[in-house]
Amino acid sequence: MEDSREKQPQSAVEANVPQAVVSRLSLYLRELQRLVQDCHAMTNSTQLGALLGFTDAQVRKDLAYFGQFGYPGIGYRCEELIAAIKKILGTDRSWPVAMVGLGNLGRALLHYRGFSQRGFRIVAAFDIDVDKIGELVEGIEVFHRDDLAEVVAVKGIRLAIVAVPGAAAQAIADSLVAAGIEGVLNFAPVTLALPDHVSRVGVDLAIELEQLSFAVVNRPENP
Amino acid sequence: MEDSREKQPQSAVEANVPQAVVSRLSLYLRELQRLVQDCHAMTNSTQLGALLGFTDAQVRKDLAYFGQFGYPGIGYRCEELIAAIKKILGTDRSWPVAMVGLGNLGRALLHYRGFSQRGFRIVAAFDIDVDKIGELVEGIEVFHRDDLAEVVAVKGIRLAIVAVPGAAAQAIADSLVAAGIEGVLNFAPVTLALPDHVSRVGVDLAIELEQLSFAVVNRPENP
DNA sequence: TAGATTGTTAATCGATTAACAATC
DNA sequence: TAGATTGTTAATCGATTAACAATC
Repeated sequence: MEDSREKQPQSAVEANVPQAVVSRLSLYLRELQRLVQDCHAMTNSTQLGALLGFTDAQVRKDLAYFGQFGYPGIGYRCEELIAAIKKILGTDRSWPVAMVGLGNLGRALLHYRGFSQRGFRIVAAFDIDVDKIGELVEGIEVFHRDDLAEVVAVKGIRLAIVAVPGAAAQAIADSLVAAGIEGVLNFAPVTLALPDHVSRVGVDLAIELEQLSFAVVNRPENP
Repeated sequence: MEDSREKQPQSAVEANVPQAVVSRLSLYLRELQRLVQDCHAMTNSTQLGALLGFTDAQVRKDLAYFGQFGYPGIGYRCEELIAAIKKILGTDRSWPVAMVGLGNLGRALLHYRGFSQRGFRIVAAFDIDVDKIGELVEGIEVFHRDDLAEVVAVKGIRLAIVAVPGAAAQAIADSLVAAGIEGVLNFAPVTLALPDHVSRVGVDLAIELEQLSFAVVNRPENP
């Protein structure tokens, strides 16, 4: 499609896009990549929705926030839609990412293959344990937290993952903001205060389990 | 409060509670525990909301799904509200949990202190690597995946964490369902097909970073 | 052409916010 | 009592679904 109509300056968002739409976009991308792996060249809103438990209308409406990507009567070319969604999400490039905190979780995430496969590469790790400084983990150099601003600047890092204990998280976040970081993925079980110009995503692993126990305890017909 | 009116059979949910409400409940709980740590005995909907960026009305409405927990003119007793929310979420008890997959992520989660602090203890780990079987990690015994059903039954496990590669996840999920598991927290980057009577929560770490890159790329006044 | 599926508008549904009587 | 804050209803807002003309 890639129409050249008066719509909007590509990849800037015209209206305010609901957060839920962006989450689903990531899910569409994941399923599309799966479809391609399974040698599907085409798909359509009904199929894509069914894979994720959404209606066809929802799929089309979500995509309509960003432009026209399909072919009436035909559906969507998987590769084309993948490219379009990657562009929307900003993962048509590779993002250098900082990892802060090298406890169990931080180290595990450093090894996580799923990041590089989807456009993120961790290019520097930070800790306060002097024993770890200078070390190479998975080929990634470990710096002292005091060198955060410098390394962030030199390596052009814009996103950071926070995997430090809750008590240390806000102080780290402040340092990251001071270093010019633009987005923080926070695994510490606290609500980080960040200025408006810094984006924030929080993942609290215990909360995810709580959602599960709630669902199990309060399952319909299961008091 | 603990009123004894005709409302509902405690801890079963009267109406359908939106998923978003349950997520916020977990956030309220986290902030309340923080408040108690900071020696606050009381709070109110305005304060609790402000800590998380919600309106006071939202806090009160969310709680109203489950009963009456506050004191008009006064606010909420932190400890009392904590107990009430724990009961709603089902974390007023301790849940034995199974960990499936002992790659980097699985091992890291095994060590994660945040789980036990919030009512979940991992009591068994499963892998297919025979080298790991019988091993004790953090005092947790490692079993072969073939023994899943038996161990789940013996230990009364109802929740499982899936931390295996995407390609193996659905097969594991099927085994878990067959073993009688009631809820699955899935870290594999795939959409698991589960029967309706099994609850599912998915965390895709790469997707969380995608949400962040979207926010950074499409930030208002930042094309 | 007939059949299929998109993009989009209108209708529906659900969730958030505002307002306020009841309560302490 | 006056002031504060709840629980709850009504009003608003936003998101999802249905429907259909346009398109291939």
